[in-house]
Amino acid sequence: MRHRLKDVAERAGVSVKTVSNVVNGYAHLRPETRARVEAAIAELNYRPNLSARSLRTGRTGVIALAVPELDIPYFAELVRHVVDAAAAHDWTVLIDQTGGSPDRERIVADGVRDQLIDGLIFSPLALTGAELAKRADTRPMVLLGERDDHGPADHVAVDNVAAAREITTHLIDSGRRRIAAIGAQRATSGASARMRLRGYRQALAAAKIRYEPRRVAAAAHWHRADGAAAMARLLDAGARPDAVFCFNDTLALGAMRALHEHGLRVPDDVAVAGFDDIEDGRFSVPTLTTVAPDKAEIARLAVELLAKRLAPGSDGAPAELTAGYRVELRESA
Amino acid sequence: MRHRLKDVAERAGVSVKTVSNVVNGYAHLRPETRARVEAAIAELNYRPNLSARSLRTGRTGVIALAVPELDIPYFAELVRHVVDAAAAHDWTVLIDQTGGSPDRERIVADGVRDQLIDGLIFSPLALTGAELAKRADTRPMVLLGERDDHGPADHVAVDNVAAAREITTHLIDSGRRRIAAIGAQRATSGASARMRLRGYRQALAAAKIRYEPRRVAAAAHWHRADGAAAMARLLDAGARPDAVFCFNDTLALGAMRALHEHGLRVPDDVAVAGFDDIEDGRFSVPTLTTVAPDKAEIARLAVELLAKRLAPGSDGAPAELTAGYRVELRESA
DNA sequence: CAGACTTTCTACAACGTTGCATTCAACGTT
DNA sequence: AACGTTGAATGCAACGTTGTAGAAAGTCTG
Repeated sequence: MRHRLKDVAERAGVSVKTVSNVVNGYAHLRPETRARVEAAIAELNYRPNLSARSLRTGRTGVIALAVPELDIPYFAELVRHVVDAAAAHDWTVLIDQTGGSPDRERIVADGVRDQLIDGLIFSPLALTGAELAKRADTRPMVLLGERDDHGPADHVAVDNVAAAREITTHLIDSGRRRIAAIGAQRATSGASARMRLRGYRQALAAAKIRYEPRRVAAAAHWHRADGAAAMARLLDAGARPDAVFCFNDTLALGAMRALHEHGLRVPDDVAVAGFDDIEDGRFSVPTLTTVAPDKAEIARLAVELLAKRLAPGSDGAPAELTAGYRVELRESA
Repeated sequence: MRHRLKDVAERAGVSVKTVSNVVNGYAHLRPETRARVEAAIAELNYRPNLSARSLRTGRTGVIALAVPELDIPYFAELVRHVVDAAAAHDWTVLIDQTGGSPDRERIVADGVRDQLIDGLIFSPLALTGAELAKRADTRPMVLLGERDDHGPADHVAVDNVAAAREITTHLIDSGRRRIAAIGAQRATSGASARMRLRGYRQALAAAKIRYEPRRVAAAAHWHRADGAAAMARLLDAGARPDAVFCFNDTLALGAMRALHEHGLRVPDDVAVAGFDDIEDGRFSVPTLTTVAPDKAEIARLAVELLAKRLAPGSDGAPAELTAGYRVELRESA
């Protein structure tokens, strides 16, 4: 049995509006009235009808988070942090998976659920800034992840070039010279790949090591299987690397698997470094040296940007915020 | 600029209700009227206000899925399948993380969001059937995962006892005799742990191998770290196992890590088997032998049960459905 | 050709909530 | 004593949708 404001009002002997005021924490209420209403609410186990409230206020209390895939550990971990950060604003998070497909991403940006959500946190893979700019939805959007174009919306990222440079430099400092890279992408959409590749090249250049394109392997997706396949290709092509920087951790785990199958030891024969600091890398054999983006900070910043846009009288240019990272040295490099 | 039925109606020169009828696919409409309305809808890019619709109909088109943790790969993969299965019913999925804590689980069962969702798919860790029975929410609920009590709600699970027995038997058949188990739980809530332990003991009994409690290690949580710690305890206590059945894959990955640190080879010195068939296990070194529950089937059955409950005139006793599984033999055992 | 039925469309009320305007009483100021 | 201010509570309308009832026009039945 579901109760309404009216039922509570009758039980407490006050008007409907007074109950509403109690529920919403209105200031000017006699303590005694408030107590009586609260008692009635408790007795009836009253809970506001969120549909009616949204209809009236235009707010739903729900934000959407759209990521490529939930079973990519990095995104699963990110989701967790966003849910936690949103809870601080009393928001519920609705999760969308785009699979990284342009069609699904366009649908998300155009707001399939624009009537259901107050705002969107979006980690696009395929869509470019230009496409995102002409989206039909009017709700605020915060973008996550690397973009080389300064987009039309608020944006949170880590400094990928610096992070990639730093971890590649670590490989160089530990004596490696034939350093491969796995995860390059040609698509216009592969901003993360481009920035991490740039950092890798900067590190090589700084150490006066010649950049060799044949040591760079592409990976259309960044799953374990792609990492394993790319590593196998590098080895079979005779690239003979003594280290490999993988553009994310799942690629790195796949690469380590392929190295193992080729009878090579990590890190003795080939050092391996990743990016993302997913949980798996802390327990793999060997444990994985990686860049650890501050996922909690990314989530917090994104949610706060959204809150700012939703606050009355918000406007101004899109914000570009940078979250921190650490290089985690473990066994693999 | 957001448009309403009224705007479309004015543009098409019909009543508001006629537009509503077009949107909802009402049968008795002149094709020409329908076309005119559809044109107006397209021109204005009209989209129904879901809050108003829910207020009117009592349905939101959103179902909730509550799992312990998203960054446990098994649940991340399950979420993906549930989202896919729900899409077939035009449902949006809202995801809740309980962390396995009784308080959070009670809140979920009692329906924090009961006004926002049509139904709930719930994978509880802590709550017992009795507690779930007296929940305050009135929306239909489908339970996932193992329970030894036949609960108060529809329920989907795989036959854990049989699966555990089968994979343990595989360890025995490959010549192992000192078979340890990792993941036991004393809490009344640990139904999965109890059923997997039962299957393990049945397999030992069938092979006339004595059950040795000192070869069974508890794990409060089923993370990699717990698996590593439990394995280390077994080894340090001199249990000298030649195989270990871990009650899930993350425990197994942690256990393999600990074996590695103790200088033991998998599977040569110790065979390792897991449960869940998470992606990581297909690329670990060595790859992980495991029980692969049919996650897609679990998700599909759960969503269909919910659909059945939401259909008009549904009633009857809770359903108990069983999803299939396979034993995946890989390198670790 | 009267009556019943069907097709197509419409008017109205309601779903439960909150913003706004208002009332009434108590209090403080001149 | 008259006036303005503040506190506490209320009444009404509106948010955008759909179910119900029904009107108007056309079609079928005997």
